[in-house]
Amino acid sequence: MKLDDAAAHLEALGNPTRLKIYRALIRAGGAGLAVGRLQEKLKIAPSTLSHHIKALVVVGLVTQVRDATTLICHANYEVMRELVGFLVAECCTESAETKNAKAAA
Amino acid sequence: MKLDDAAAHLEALGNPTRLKIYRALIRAGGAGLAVGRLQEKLKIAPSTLSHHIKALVVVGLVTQVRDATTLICHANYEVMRELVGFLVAECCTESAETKNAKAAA
DNA sequence: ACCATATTTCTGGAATTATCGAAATAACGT
DNA sequence: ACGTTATTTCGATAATTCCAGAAATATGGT
Repeated sequence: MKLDDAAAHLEALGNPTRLKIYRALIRAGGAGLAVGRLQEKLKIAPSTLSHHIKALVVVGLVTQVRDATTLICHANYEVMRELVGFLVAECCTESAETKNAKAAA
Repeated sequence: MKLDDAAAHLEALGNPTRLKIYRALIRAGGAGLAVGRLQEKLKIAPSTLSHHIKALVVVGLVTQVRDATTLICHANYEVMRELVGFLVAECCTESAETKNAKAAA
């Protein structure tokens, strides 16, 4: 994953409302959760919710499948795993530091 | 880590410039990197850089230590580890899903 | 075709963020 | 105290984000 993509994903998750949406979808598991269920659960205006969901869909963290009149949202585990992978590899553990120190030595 | 804190951390990292700053500090390792070195490396106006660094410091992702006239910035590994821990536990692996399913059963 | 439900798009305003140059501050050496 | 280097704060502007009400669209049932 490239840095700019990682930043886009982090920005999408970097809003309490969107992070709650995403967490709710994770907790919903494979069955996903309809937009309407999310709306009941999180108590935010439908238009606002729609915008936030869209922001998550655009970066690929969430996917949607239509079931008749309702849209089921699913968390995309793979994208999140890639993001965490980026953070761990480039921005988290001291392995980056160690590697750098070794390269300098 | 609470959700709002996690969101604040994610937002801080969710900007390409700030993510580059943070990554540079990780790569610098334990020695850290002076603000001036970051400025040379990233080629952004000192005032802009100062603002971005401050955003990272406020959420605890970066710490600063003064060395005479220069300020050395350090990445705070522990905070990043907490953030990744939150993501993995609550927002990443399907363990959250499984746990939820078990609780519901 | 019409109605009902679910969701999105449009619109607009308030608040926040990004950016930079210029001036101010901090800390040191002399 | 003065000058130098390093960094931040101030001030201003452009761009973006957040929020929600109203209208529009999508889908299915009758």
